[in-house]
Amino acid sequence: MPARKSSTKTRSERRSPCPVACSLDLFGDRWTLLVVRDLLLGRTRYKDFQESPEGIPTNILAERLERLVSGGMATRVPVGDGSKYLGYQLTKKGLALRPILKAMRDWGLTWEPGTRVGLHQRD
Amino acid sequence: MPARKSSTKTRSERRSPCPVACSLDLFGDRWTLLVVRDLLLGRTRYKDFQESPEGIPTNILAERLERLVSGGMATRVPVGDGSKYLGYQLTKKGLALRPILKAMRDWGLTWEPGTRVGLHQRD
DNA sequence: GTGATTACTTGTGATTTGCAAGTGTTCAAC
DNA sequence: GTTGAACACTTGCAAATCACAAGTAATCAC
Repeated sequence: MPARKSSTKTRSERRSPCPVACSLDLFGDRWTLLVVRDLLLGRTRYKDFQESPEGIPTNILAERLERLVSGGMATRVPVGDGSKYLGYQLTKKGLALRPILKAMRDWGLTWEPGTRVGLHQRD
Repeated sequence: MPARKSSTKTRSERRSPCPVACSLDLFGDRWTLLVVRDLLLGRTRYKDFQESPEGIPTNILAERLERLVSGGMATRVPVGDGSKYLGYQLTKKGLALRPILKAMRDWGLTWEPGTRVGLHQRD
């Protein structure tokens, strides 16, 4: 067994300069890209994300939204209708995730039988 | 607090018919797509994956390879040079993940400063 | 045949997840 | 302007998963 270099990984340190590895450090889990999917569909509010069919746990949702914000992919914005509540919106960096989501959607539709796009989705 | 429908999710049940959610159920974690990246780069053997700069733990690697195989994205194949050892190779379904990896690479290169492609990668 | 390499498995503590429940603020109706 | 519902979270905890180290059996190079 080869000796491993004395583990000094201090959380949020990059695993490698690889752009794929770096991307996965930001959104490599089972939930983050589902929130991004909802954001791309124009959903903005906490309850909207909760209502998605996958049923994301509320603590996970709160943490993922915070990570999207601190990662520069989303921002908190007024919801528009005179409410005091805030919603979330993708930044340019977040909107640039669209090709990834698109590729995943296409792959799923092609290779995983039984998958289908939602009724109100066109692109 | 609204009552949740009596949780009967029996592991490996699909969260929703959404192709994105389904994809994330298969490879939504921090390691699986890095193994796919290596496979796309032509690496086939266990030790090759271990030697990648991210330093995947061996138990994780073994489990992810098994998941790729059981998910139909990879197969075990003879390594070619008269050895008895077996390696791994992407199937058509696995090769079809290339656009996802490409999109993630492009996104990382554009939005995460400091990322760069490996020396021997061209595409 | 002997020692190194390969491809794993096992054990363990730490971290993360999923679920339920609770909290404080905002809104809508009267 | 009070009251009850809705909203956006936070907290607590058990279970699952992860990271790391170490071990093992088969294979290979000499």
